[in-house]
Amino acid sequence: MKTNFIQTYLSVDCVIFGFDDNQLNILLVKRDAVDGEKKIQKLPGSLIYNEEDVDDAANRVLFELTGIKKVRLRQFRCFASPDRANNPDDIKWLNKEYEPNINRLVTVAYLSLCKIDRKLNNVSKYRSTEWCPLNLIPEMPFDHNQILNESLLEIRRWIEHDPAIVFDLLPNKFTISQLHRLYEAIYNKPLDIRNFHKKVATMDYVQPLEERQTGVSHRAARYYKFDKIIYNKRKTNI
Amino acid sequence: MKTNFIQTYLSVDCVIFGFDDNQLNILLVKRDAVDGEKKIQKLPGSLIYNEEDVDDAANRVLFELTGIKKVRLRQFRCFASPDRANNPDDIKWLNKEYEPNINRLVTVAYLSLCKIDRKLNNVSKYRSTEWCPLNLIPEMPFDHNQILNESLLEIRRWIEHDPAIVFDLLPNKFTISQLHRLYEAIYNKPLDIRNFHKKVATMDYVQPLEERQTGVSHRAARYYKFDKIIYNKRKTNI
DNA sequence: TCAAAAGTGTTCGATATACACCCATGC
DNA sequence: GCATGGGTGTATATCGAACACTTTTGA
Repeated sequence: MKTNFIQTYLSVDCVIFGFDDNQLNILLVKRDAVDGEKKIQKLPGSLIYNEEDVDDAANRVLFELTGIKKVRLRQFRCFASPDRANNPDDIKWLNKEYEPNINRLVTVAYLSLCKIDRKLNNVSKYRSTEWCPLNLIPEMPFDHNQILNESLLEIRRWIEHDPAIVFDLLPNKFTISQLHRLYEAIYNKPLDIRNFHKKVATMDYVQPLEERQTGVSHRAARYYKFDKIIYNKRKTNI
Repeated sequence: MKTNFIQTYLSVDCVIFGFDDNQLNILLVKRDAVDGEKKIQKLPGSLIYNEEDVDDAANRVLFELTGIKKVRLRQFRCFASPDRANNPDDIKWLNKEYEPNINRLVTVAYLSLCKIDRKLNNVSKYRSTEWCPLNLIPEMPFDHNQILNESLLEIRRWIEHDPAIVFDLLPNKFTISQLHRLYEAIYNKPLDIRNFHKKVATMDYVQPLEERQTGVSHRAARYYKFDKIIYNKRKTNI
């Protein structure tokens, strides 16, 4: 039964969200130029190693970029179209970056969240890593634009199952207003601020602090923090 | 940058649900015995071909089993642990069924639904295909038991996004009672029958027929049908 | 007439939505 | 004192949960 079953290279690609107090951003890397090709931004990712699970590979990519060992991430889809790596520029880049004659490349897409003010590692293999606002996402190689679009749907599903993840996008101390803008950005629609306050009040794991904003030219907002312990107690009760 | 990136074989494995009016069943196939090994049941699946997307491979497996060309299916996770195919029996089987020296096998798991009274194709490569009730699932090779467990969580998520899928598990004409038992099986808990009638009444795409059961030794139940057109109109309104 | 399943309404609590004004602060 | 964003309450509609009896049919 020798048939044309195929061995493929397998990669992970990570859609890493950040929030800059106004909008969602995605962490993009520049891939090296090949020949006359322009440098181009793409999702960070990597081929998987010999003895590596895909989850581990995604963690490795995240660690290289952020220095965080145990980051929250979520696999959301495998992209395996035979012609997803058919663009000549993409083939050239694959040959240079990895090995020649990669005939096929299947990728497993991951979603992750990161505080945007976190200092990023400068990973030598990339020319630059930078946050790109969602509305300014460029054309990207392979099917990275499609991967990104699917990740936007996935992040909402993820929140429903684990509301705590949004706090990965905020500083440790945050105002209700920041949380409000974050929800509006994720759901891409305005949310009534009074109802939002009520909603937060029902989240006993969002705890008010005594501390308030300083130096703002308006009434100072109270800071809140996410209380992991209370949250985990709740979760086991569900 | 020649490193130990790996080429792997890639397979799809399908968790196909059926409903026998009392409980959920899974379609399992027997894989051929190798040497002294006993015949063993597993999820149907296949390696992917050279120019084949994973979705197409899953569709192919489904088509081979059921003869249905366009079946509803949902990718739900990629399983890629380096030691998922480390069991000696599994290695022997892989060598015989496919090619020798498959060093690594990554699988993409799919969920699908099928009317249980559908006549199944007898696919030559399997000794038998049969429905197995959920509570009688045997030990399966690879990580198929884990894949099955995750599919049970996934089917509920799927329903929330697309309530129509449950009708793939029922005959074209069905009673509220059948639908009720199906929901109870999927959520694995009793659902109040009066509330359930109300719930169904709000689904305008579940249409009552004039026809009723015959030959039953109790009050005959009305038949209902799923109206795809009405359902699709609703969906675009969301 | 009995057994077995079909079918039917009301109440209550929780949750989501809509909506407008005063407060604190820096300039 | 004014511009800016922070913070608050009420009324209504909707949804889910609890709960028991009558109807129809074949045996």
